[in-house]
Parts: sequence; structure tokens; C-alpha cells
Amino acid sequence: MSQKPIIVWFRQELRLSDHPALVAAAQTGAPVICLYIHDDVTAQSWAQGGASRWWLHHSLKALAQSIAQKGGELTLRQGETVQALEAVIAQTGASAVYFTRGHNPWSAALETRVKTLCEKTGVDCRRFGGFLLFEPEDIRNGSGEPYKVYTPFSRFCFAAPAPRFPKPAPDSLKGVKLKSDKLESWSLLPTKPDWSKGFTMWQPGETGAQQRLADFLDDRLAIYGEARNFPNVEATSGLSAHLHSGDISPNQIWHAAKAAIAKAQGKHDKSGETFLKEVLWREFSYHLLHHWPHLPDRPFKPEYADFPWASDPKGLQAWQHGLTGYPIVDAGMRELWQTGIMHNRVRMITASFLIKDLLVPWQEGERWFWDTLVDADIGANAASWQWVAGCGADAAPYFRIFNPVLQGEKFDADGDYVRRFVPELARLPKTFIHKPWEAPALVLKEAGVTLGKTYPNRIIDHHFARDRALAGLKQLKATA
DNA sequence: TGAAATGTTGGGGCG
DNA sequence: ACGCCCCAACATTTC
Repeated sequence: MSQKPIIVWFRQELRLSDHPALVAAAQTGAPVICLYIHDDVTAQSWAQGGASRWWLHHSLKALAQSIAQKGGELTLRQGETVQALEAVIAQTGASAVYFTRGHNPWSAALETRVKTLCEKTGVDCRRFGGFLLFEPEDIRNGSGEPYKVYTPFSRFCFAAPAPRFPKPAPDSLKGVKLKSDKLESWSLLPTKPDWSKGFTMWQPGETGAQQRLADFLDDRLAIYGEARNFPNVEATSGLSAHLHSGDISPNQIWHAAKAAIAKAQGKHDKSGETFLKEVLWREFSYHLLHHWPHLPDRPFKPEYADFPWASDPKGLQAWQHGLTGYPIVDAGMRELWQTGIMHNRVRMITASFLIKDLLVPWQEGERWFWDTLVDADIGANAASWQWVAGCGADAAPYFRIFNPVLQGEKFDADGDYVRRFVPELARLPKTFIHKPWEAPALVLKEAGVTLGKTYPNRIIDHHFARDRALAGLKQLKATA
């Protein structure tokens, strides 16, 4: 007699390997309904941004293909999640819904409603891990509280029993043919204009993720510790967007990196530890988000709500378009627009500039990154913007203000990162590449640069801006 | 995962 | 030879 099918509700784990819910469903021997629901309702204002929709489209396409190769079928539905699930249960007589736990602020309430639906319809409901190495409530400090500081958090993680070892993909998926949306009908890709033309280095999906991980461990892990801060050196893993969509699991990255470190017999210990620590920053972000779900919207340190922000729509626009007149800032913002990614060092520099030089509220920058980053991730994005703003848990102190000239000279000493993304400055010698306003007229002329015409004048003087920001902090302290 | 201001030290030029 | 000054280099404090 034929078994009733099990629904595997795919969310941010668009892969077949190391997918505990899928493995469990396949093991039962029942037919598996692989279901993805495109729900723009539940997340409300944090519905996915443009660049991550582009990624999602390609990742889903890859997922559908690999499911088909296993003999299954990916079913696509659009709409509010519980309603969509209810419809699929009714249409198929499914016996169970298996899914991976989500960690976005709205996930807990949504999962409760899914559970209620299942109880109501007499369907088995099972929730699995897979998005994080450690469940947020499993990590507590000595007094039973969640961690607010990264270093002890990471120490706890390193000392904890090893996270789950990755599971292989099911050998085959007995599918169920169901009515499915056409992926194209969701219009996840940009049309007019198509700003995704520069996204050529990405291969969303499980295969691309595994390839990138292997390349990183082979070629870049060795130099990661030293070189990861230099935006023009290819030294980072580039896995963030794959992690966001779940093309790969953190467990796959963690254990593969551990194995690579062990294989290098001490040669990559430092680099390796630095890399693992970065993976744990992601965990820390979600730990904070879990315990403080307002993190994307409101300052962790509530007194920062009263900070004397400026209203500067022109400044915000110049920042968004990479036209601030500070080459390292503009290079970063244009890298973001062209490629959907920005090097982490430059994220800190550009974020500091928006918040501290322009006094634009950090939420504005968070929103822009949300829309333009292919790795836009609610936990990391919120925690990181609050870190720079100084209002987060374990944040940089407010007075830590990045000087865009010094940062440029330190981390892009020869200026090649600037030249790559700000071509109108390409012929400036490195002495002036990070401060063209100091270049003698003749040097500018020979480089074909006319400030205010071919490249903007600085929209603000950094030294003035720094003093202004510090005065704002003083005011905040006085009223606190 | 900062930068500027301030303090300290020591070498060298010079009367 | 000596004291004095200058200043670079480094260290510490402060924002």
C-alpha cells in the first residue's frame, strides 16, 4: 500500500546535503513533497531586498534541478505561508510537515501557527535544525543569561561539544507531481533596469557553494588571517550569500575548515582560527537577534534612540551612489552596487562614514544594505550596523570613528581597489589616490581629474565631521 | 575590527 | 665637553 507523502517545507536551506529535515523525511520511505513558499506577507517590512531576490531566483533554479536529478520535484507556491501550507496539505493528504527552524524575528510566531495548523488537520509536525551551529537557547553564560559580549560567547562555542557533522544528501527522492508556480512568474529578477549585469562572479546554489568552499580552503585559507583585511586581495571565503540562502550549511563549512586546518599540520592554525571565529560572528548575531528580536529596528542600547541624528537626504543619496568624494567610501558603495557584495573592511569604513560623518541614522544604511547585498542577512546586518553605530551589544565605542583617508592608505596602500571601482581616479598616483583634494593642480590635470566635475568634491570635511559626531555623543551622555 | 592628542625618550646638530 | 633645542619615534591617554 502506498504511504501518504511528507511535506518538506524549504526555507533558508536550499540544498540537499546536510538538510536534516529532508534526510529524515526521505528515510521514512514516503514520497517527499519538496515545497518552497514565496511569502512576502509574513516578514512585513523585512521582506527580501532586490539583490537577495536575484540570488534566491538562481538558488531555487539550482535546487529544482538537483531535486529533479534525484527523481523528485520542487513545488513552488506563493502567498502567506500558513494558507499555502494548508492548501498543499488539503490537496495531497500529506501525513506530515518537516521543516528547518528559522531564526528571523517573525519565525517563532510563524512556526507556532504552522504547528497549530498541523494539530488542527491531524498532521505530524517536525522541526529540525540546520541554519545555525548552535541553537540560541543552548548558549548561556555562567549566570544562565544570554551572552552580550562576543569573546566569551566564542569561547563557549569552541569549548562546546562539536556541532553536528554534515549529513549526505538522500540517494533518491520519490516525488509527487503537484501544481507549481513558474519561478519566472515571481519576478525575482530585475528587469528595468537590469542592475545584475555585474553579478557574474556568483554561482548561487549548492554546487556553486561547495565549489567556493573547496577553492577557499585550497587557495585562500592559508593567507586568510593576514590578507582578509585588504579589499583588493582575494582572501575571503565569499560564502556569506550561500550561507544566507542555505546553499550550504554552517556545519559543512565548520567541519570542512577543521579538516583543512588539521591537514595543514599547524601551518594554518592561526588563519583557520580567525576564519572559524568569523563563522561564530554569524552565530553571535543570531544569538543576539534571538534574545533581542527588535535588533533590526531599535538600538540595543536604548539611550541611542535620542542621539541627535541629522536629516541629510542629499548626503544619504551621495553615499548610496558612491559620490561622497572620499575614494575608499565611493569604491565600496560602487562595489556593492555593481557586484552585490562589499568587502567587510570596506563595509565598516562606509558604515562609519554614513553614521558618524553624515550623522544619518544607522537604520538607513541597514536598509540600503538590505536591498543591495546578495548576502543581506537580518541577523548579521542588524548586529553589524549596531556595532559600528556604537549602540549594539559588544559594540565599538561610539568615539571609534574611522578616518577614510587613513583606512584607505592602510588597507589599500597602492589604491588599486579604488582604481577598480572608481575608474575616473585610475590615473592618480598612489600618494593622492585616497585624498585627491590634496593633489597639486598639475597632478590632477595629468590624471584627467577635475574635482567637482569628473569626480565630486568631498561632501563633508572629515575633521569637522568627527568633532561634530563627538559633540553629539557628549550631548547624548549629558541627557542620559 | 580607531584616531587624535598628549607625553616620553633619545639621538643629533649646534653654540 | 656640555647644555639646549628640535624632532622623530614610540607609548599612553583621551575622545
